[in-house]
Amino acid sequence: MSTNQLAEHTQTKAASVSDMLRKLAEKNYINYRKYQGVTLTEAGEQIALGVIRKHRLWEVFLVEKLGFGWDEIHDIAEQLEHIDSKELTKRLDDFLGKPQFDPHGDPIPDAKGKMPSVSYHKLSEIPLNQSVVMMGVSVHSPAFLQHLDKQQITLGCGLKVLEISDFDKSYDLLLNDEIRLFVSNEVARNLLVQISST
Amino acid sequence: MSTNQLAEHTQTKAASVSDMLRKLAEKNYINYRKYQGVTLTEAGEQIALGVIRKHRLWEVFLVEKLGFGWDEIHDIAEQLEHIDSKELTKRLDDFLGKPQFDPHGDPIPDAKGKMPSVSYHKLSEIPLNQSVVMMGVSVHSPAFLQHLDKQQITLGCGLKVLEISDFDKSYDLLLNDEIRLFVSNEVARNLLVQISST
DNA sequence: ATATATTTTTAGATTAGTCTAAAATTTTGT
DNA sequence: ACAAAATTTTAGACTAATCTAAAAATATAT
Repeated sequence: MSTNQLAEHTQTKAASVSDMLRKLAEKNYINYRKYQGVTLTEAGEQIALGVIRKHRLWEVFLVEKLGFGWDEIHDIAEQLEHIDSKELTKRLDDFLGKPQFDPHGDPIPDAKGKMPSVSYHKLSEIPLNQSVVMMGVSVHSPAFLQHLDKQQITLGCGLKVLEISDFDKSYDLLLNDEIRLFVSNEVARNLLVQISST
Repeated sequence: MSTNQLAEHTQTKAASVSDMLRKLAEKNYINYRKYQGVTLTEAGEQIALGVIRKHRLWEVFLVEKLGFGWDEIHDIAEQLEHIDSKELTKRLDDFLGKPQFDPHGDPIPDAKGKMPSVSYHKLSEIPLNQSVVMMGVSVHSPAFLQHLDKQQITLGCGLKVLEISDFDKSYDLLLNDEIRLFVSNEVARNLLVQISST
């Protein structure tokens, strides 16, 4: 990820990002050579995975226990992910039944930072008439998630691509073996699915 | 509360507190006249009650849902109280069954900032042989709370003062109408109780 | 291949929160 | 009532995170 992209994501300016990268490199959280980009060190990656773990566990809590929609939880989880207590994270994990995936289908790293392995494919890369199960999304914007809600596309639903329009590359789908559904190419590219046996 | 006391509580120096008081007064959260002490304005009080509400709701969550002991929750709740989401607070309150009191017996303000009314007395001010119910504590240190755990003194238990020692003003108590218990004067002064009908 | 455009970094300024030391004010004790 | 002690505030310095503008480095296009 480039300095400018980092600035965009963190809502700051590139100058601030450069400065922070220098400080993070001093603390050995990143490998950084000026103008040459940046990667996490092992130490930095473990810290990042810890924060991701907390973020995703809290997302599960917000949806499963408090009844939030999957489109409402990101900003709240972004605050909760910074609560600092090993014991809290451990007990929250137990309370939620040690979930492996968050409400968007993203894998939750375990306490050691190990991710459950996943093999997701974009719906747009699945052959016609192949039955698949909806497993996740590659875009998390509320607008996209609400759009899926309206079409009744939820985690775990069954999907099959019946046809791709020559005109606009939109998708003609069969949902749960019953309902015909039309979605844009944009939607199909951001749905993550797994081949199902049936 | 004095400037020095505030400095002690916030782990800063008196100079920093003075400076911050000036800024808070500018924002109309406190009434402040130099050297003359400080009170909350109506606006400041509502903000404070909102934070207290969140702190105490999270304490209920930590004890009732995650199984923490009442001696372990303060520092974690002190972080959670700053999560900023009206909707989260509302849903957490519902999830917990709209509790009126936290695990230490402290009243939880409602969404409008109104406290449930309480009429607690120190155990040290209760006449001999008066049956009372343990309703709260006026000290929240882990050491005190763990001390109560060891003596099996918990919120809601029945207590009766049988005798106060002439020697050291320590208390001879009857717990739940069955168990004889001796506690120091210090403990008796920090136990909050309510007169019970029985 | 080199000039131009883009990206990234550096330099220097700004703000917010903190500190120490000194000054101002209030409280205490005789 | 006044001197001494304690508390509180102010002044000035420091740090960390940010910004804008300029400089340096890299990428792009003819």
